[in-house]
Amino acid sequence: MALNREKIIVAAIQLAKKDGLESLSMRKLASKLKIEAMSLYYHFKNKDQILSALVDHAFKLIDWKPDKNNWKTSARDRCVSLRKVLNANPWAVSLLDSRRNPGLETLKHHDQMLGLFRQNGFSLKLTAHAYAILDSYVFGFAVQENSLPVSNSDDIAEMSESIFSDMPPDFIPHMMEMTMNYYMKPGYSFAAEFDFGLDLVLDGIEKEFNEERQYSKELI
Amino acid sequence: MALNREKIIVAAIQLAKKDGLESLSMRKLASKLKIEAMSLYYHFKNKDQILSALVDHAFKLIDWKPDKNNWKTSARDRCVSLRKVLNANPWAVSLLDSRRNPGLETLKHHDQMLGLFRQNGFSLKLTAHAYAILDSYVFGFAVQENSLPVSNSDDIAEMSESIFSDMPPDFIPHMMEMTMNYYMKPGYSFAAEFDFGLDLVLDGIEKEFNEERQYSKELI
DNA sequence: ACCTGAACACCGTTCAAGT
DNA sequence: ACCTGAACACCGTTCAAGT
Repeated sequence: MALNREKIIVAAIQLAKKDGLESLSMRKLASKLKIEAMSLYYHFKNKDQILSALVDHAFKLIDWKPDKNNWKTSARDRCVSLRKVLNANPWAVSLLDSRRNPGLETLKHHDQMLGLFRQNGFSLKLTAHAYAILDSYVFGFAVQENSLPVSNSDDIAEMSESIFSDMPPDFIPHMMEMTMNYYMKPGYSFAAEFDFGLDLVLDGIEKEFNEERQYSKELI
Repeated sequence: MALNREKIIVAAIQLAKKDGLESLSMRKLASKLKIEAMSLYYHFKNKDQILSALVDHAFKLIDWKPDKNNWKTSARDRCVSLRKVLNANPWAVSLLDSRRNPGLETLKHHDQMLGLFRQNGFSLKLTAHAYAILDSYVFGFAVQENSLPVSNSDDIAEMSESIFSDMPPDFIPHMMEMTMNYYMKPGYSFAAEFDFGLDLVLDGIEKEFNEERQYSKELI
């Protein structure tokens, strides 16, 4: 029954999920926990520490264990899982670019990802490359998915109507073409773009990896 | 001398650059402009509209004109330029995932990017793919670069010291290895990772493009 | 050890009022 | 048309005080 850090974090996530991160205040959080706002300061130094704990908690939500036997499949699974978490918890995306001190879960997660590459024979250099590009892609995709006003083709029709209506004709011809003849076609979903890009990136990394191995064999 | 939207935006950007987006308030912005906060509401409906205008202004900062004759070089230039802007204006990164209604500059920019691919013979489908993956990569990279506590190898040494010190030994072996033997080596900079990933993505897109062309030739 | 009341210095925003 | 004073409902945070 007693208040503790875990309970505070869980309540904070619920609030962030329901009303968005920007409406998460110490007072509202306290009220949800049926305590006074000042009590939170006994458990956390300040709001920023709560937000950092939230980010670290988000990493716990990633359903993934590295599989040493196939770096490509395993890295792929991890990216799919990460995106799923970022998509279900948009607040995490907004928080990620403001956190400075990674928590234990965050560090552990990154370590496992690095380990996956290293244990499969990636050089330090290529590990850094692979790591940076994969995370850039996944985070960036999540940012874009987040900022999309809408998701299905019906919604796109509705919102493009509102954009195009007060626009000089031919101001954005290619956007109009794409919208009319592609995005608005039934069945289109931006989410599906994710796999295409992910595989493209993974194939690129694999190619680099093979070249690296080839090169080291030639040295023998 | 009179106040107008342009002057407000310029002042807001200066403040955001100096003290960060989170400390940009209507009152501080007004004070910088030597007016009262309430005057801002004559020119903008609310703070959110100012933030949206800021994002649109950021797109104006991108130094790029599409070059129809070489989509790959031109797309590359645009991504480099975009990253440069996002790097010099971290506030823009944080804003991007919260804006719903793109402004005219934003739309124009995206239109030019789409046009670049279309005019070089990309299908609608591949244009959508290329567009999504490139922007995901660039934005994601910017997010990561933003959240990096530090940039050069000296700073990394200092801050990894503080992380590793209160950590169970061997909790993050691969991070330690990467940090000691790679990130901390003199001359390392995360920024340099950008080019590697960008070229990997562009090469992947080129490969898809060539396959698409090959396929359409076979149909003849 | 854990919680709170009162208080401070901030916010964004409305609205009626000034020129 | 353009700006503002006063006011409202919010913030995060401190600190001394309660149990």
